[in-house]
Amino acid sequence: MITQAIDIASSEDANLIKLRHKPAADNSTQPFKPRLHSTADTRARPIEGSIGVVGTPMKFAGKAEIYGEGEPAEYLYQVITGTVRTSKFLADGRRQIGGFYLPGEIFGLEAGEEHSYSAEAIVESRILLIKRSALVGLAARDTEVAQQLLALTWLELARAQAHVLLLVKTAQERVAGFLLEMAGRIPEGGSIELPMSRQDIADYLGLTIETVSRTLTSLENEAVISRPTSRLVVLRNRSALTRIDP
Amino acid sequence: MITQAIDIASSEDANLIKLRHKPAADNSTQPFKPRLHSTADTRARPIEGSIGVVGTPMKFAGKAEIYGEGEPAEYLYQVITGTVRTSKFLADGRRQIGGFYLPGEIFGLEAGEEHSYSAEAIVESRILLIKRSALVGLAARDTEVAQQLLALTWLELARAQAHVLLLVKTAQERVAGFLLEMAGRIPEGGSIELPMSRQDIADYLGLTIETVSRTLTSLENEAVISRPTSRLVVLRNRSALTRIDP
DNA sequence: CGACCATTTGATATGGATCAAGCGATGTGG
DNA sequence: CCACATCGCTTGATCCATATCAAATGGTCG
Repeated sequence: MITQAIDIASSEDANLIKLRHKPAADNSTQPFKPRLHSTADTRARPIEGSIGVVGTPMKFAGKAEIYGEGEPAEYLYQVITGTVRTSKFLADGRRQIGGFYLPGEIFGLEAGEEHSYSAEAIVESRILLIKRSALVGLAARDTEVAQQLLALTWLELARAQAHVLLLVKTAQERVAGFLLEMAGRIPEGGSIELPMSRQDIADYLGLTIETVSRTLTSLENEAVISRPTSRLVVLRNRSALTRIDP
Repeated sequence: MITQAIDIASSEDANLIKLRHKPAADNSTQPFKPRLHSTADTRARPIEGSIGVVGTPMKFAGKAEIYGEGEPAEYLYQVITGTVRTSKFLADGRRQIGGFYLPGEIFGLEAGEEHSYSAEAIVESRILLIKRSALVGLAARDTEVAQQLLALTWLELARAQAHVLLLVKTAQERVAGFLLEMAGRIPEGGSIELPMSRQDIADYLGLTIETVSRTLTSLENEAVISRPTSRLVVLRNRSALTRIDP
């Protein structure tokens, strides 16, 4: 595990990150509010809000494995910079992407004692590691930690359920849903810089790269989006997207 | 909410049920072990293991709604007898089944303060209700309750992730996976009494009833299963099924 | 018995997969 | 600095798994 870390960064800004996780259907009632990325306020809190669990920041190269399927789940991870994908291979080689994790978001939560997905950095990423045992140990005594662990698991559950809903839709709807999902997590105006490849998107949506590509092209032709470059998507007509998504 | 309850049963055997939830990939390490149904030991514990939270047993007719999408999530539910499905309608009328819950299993766990799926009894069912507020209140003080709430949420997460994996497979694989999933939860030898309709199965698997039916027929032709009646499936060759599933 | 509903079976249509080729962008070696 | 291999993405042509439309069968209940 964690064999491909490039170097253990100095901990200068380990805590200078705020917690940001995918907003659930209704996050106004969560015990803590994910603060969305904004230009001001780069100061931020370590994982788990204000709990005094400090992690180790590590740097991973793009394509570097953070942990593998089947490995013991010893840590919880928070993306500081970069992007991470979790993935799983079926017996016949097909790959399923479980999710993408952007700066501020937390991954590595697992039901059991071992990871059922692997995690890889998509681009060079700085990741904060928190020992899981430290956390669950703490949770056994500190109910506030326990609450936050529960809240994180709920977010992950909401994410998985939303993923299920995506996968029963048509190709157009999946792609539109994906774009909206990403747009909601990168609240930079209407443009989305996609750090992942078409193959990653395809494996997340249960489609082929060709279908993803064609669908983006057709959305572009319908003036719903535009693509200055293949990795940069500009939302030209968000309501059309939500209309496609249902 | 709960407008269609037929009657509030007397609580004779409210506690005579053991906790049984879908085993996750590795449940041997869970804080508590779901005990599988066996002929002996019909005595059992109320929801949440041995925690002193007692619920109210209610009876629901088949097709009765237990709670609706968007309603406040005030309760947690444990199936005593019968079967429950959770479902959600997309804007255009398509229905997605979130999951099926068999005797002993718990549903109604939600990330937010309101249900994102509705729940209906598939057949006449007895359901144990536990006030959620009582539980989370308890969890704030009792770390053991908190642990078990967390464990339940993990199970639900594992369930949703398994569902995602099902949905990216072929029709044959989905149906095979569904049969294996049900077989693993009804440990009665090799035969599965399906309480749900083909439409329910189709909406769970993201297929049409015709495809489900045809797939079952072809499995029968290949001598992998047999169907004494349309709702009763006998597994004739489980390893062939696991080979299909990958 | 007849109406109704769930399921199966049949015929046809189609969305997305597959196979194949083209097209930049980026990098490499001569 | 250019020729050219490589890689990620797009576009085109064809195929196939599953959806759709339609009808037959079978079980259940009044």
